[in-house]
Amino acid sequence: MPERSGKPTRDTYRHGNLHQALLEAGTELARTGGPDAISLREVTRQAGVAPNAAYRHFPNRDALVQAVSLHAMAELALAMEEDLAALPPTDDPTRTARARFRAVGTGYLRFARTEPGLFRTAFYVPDDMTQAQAAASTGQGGMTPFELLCAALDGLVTCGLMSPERRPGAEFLVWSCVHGLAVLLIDGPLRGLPDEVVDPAVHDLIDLIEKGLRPDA
Amino acid sequence: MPERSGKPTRDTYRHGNLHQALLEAGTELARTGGPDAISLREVTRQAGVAPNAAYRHFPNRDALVQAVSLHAMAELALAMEEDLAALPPTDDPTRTARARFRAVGTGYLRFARTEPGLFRTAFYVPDDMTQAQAAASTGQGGMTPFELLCAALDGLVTCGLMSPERRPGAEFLVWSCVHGLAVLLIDGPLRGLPDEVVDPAVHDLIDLIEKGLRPDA
DNA sequence: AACATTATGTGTACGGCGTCCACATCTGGT
DNA sequence: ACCAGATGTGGACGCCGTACACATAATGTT
Repeated sequence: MPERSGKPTRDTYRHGNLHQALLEAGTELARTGGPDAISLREVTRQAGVAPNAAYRHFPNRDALVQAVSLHAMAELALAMEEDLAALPPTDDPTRTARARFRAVGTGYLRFARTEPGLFRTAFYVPDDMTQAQAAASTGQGGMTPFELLCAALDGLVTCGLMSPERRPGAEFLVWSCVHGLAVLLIDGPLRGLPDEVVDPAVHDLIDLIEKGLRPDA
Repeated sequence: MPERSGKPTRDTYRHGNLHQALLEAGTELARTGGPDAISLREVTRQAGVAPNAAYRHFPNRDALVQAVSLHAMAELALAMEEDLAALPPTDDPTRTARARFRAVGTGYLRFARTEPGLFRTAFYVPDDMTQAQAAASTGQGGMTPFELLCAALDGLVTCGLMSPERRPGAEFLVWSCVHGLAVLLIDGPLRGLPDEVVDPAVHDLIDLIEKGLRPDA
C-alpha cells in the first residue's frame, strides 16, 4: 500500500486536474484570508502534491493569485446578477431603471460583506494590470461588474433619471462611492458594524448617489 | 577600528534612538511599497542593528506596521490641512464652507495619489482595530482626517448647504465616496491615469457628493 | 509494438522572512 | 561598587517562493 493517511492522497502519479484543484484551494484560502493567504505550498499541500508541481500550471505565485482574483470577480458579478434577478417585475420603466440601479449597488455591497476575502482578492492587482473588465470575470449573463453598472446607468439616462451630459465617466464616480463604502466596511474603520447600522447606510449612500446624478431642473 | 564599510555603522553598542530609526525606515519602505514592504529584517538592517533588536521596541512586525500606519494617517491629515490652508480668504461664509468641504476632499485625494504607499499603509488595519481616529494620527491642528471631514460637513449644515436631518452618519457616506475613488485610482482599475483625466473626475465626484447632500427644497 | 517527445510531478537546495531562546553589554539607581 | 533592568547579539526553527535536476506518465511517430 503506497499511502494510508490524510484524505487528499492519490494513487496515480498524475493528479488529473491539478490546475483546477489549485485554483479551488486558492479560492478557499482567499475566501477566509484574502489574497495574502494564498500560498503555493498550502494549495499544493491541499491538492496532495509537491510544492513545485504548481509551477507546471502557474509561472509563479502571483499568477495563481491573479487567476483566483478573476474567479472572485466573476462571483461578484454573479452576486450582482442575483440582486437584479430578485427584483419584482414592474410595468413602469422608470421604476425598473431605478430599482436595477439600486440592485447593482446592493449586490456589490452584499458580496463585499458576505465574502470579504474574495472581494479583496477580486481587487488584487499586482503590477501588470489592465485586466479589470477582461473576460472570464463575468457572471452568467456574460457581463462584468463594471458592465452591469454601466448598463444600469444607461437605464437611468433612458428614463430621464440622469442627464445625458453627465453620463460620460459617471460609472467611475458611482463605482467609487459604492466601492469606498465596501472597503471601509470590510477593511477599514467601519469594520464589523452590525446590519442594523450598515443597511441604512447602504440605503442612504445609494440615495445620495442617485440624487447627485439627477438632472438639475 | 571596529567597522569600516557601509554607512549606518555605529561605534556604540547602544543605538541611541532605535525606536525612532525603525519607525523612519519603516515609513520609507511603506512609502515605496505599501504596508507589505515593511519588513523587520530590512528596517533593522537599515538601522545597522541585529534583526532581533526590533523586539525591544515592538512586540512583533504588526505593531511596527501599526505604528507606521498611525504616522501615515497623520501625514494624510497634514495634506488635508494644507489644502485647507491654501484657500483664499472669503467674506461669504457659504462660499467658505463649500470651499472647505471641497478642500477636504481634494487634499485627501491628492495625498492618496502623491503617496500611495503611505495612503495604503494608513488604512492597514490588522485584527484588533478601532484606533481609526485615535490620537497620534492628527495633523498640526490636532484633528484626524475623519474629524476634518466632520467639521467640513458641520460647516455645510450651518450654511444651509446641507439639511440637518441628513447630517447624522453623513461623514461615513462622504468618506466612502472619496475613499473609493482614491482606492480605485491607486490600487484598482483606474490606476495610472494621467492628471488630465483624474482631475476632472475628482471635481465631478465632489460635485456629485455636494449635490447629493443638498436640501431637497 | 517500440521508441522518442512532451507534459506533469518529485527532491533537493537556497535565500528571505518572522520569531523564540539564551546570552552579552551597557546604564542608572542604590 | 554593585546590581537590576534595558537594550542589542547570535543562533536556530519553521515557514515561504522558487530554481535546478530528475523521475514518471501520456502522446505521437515510425
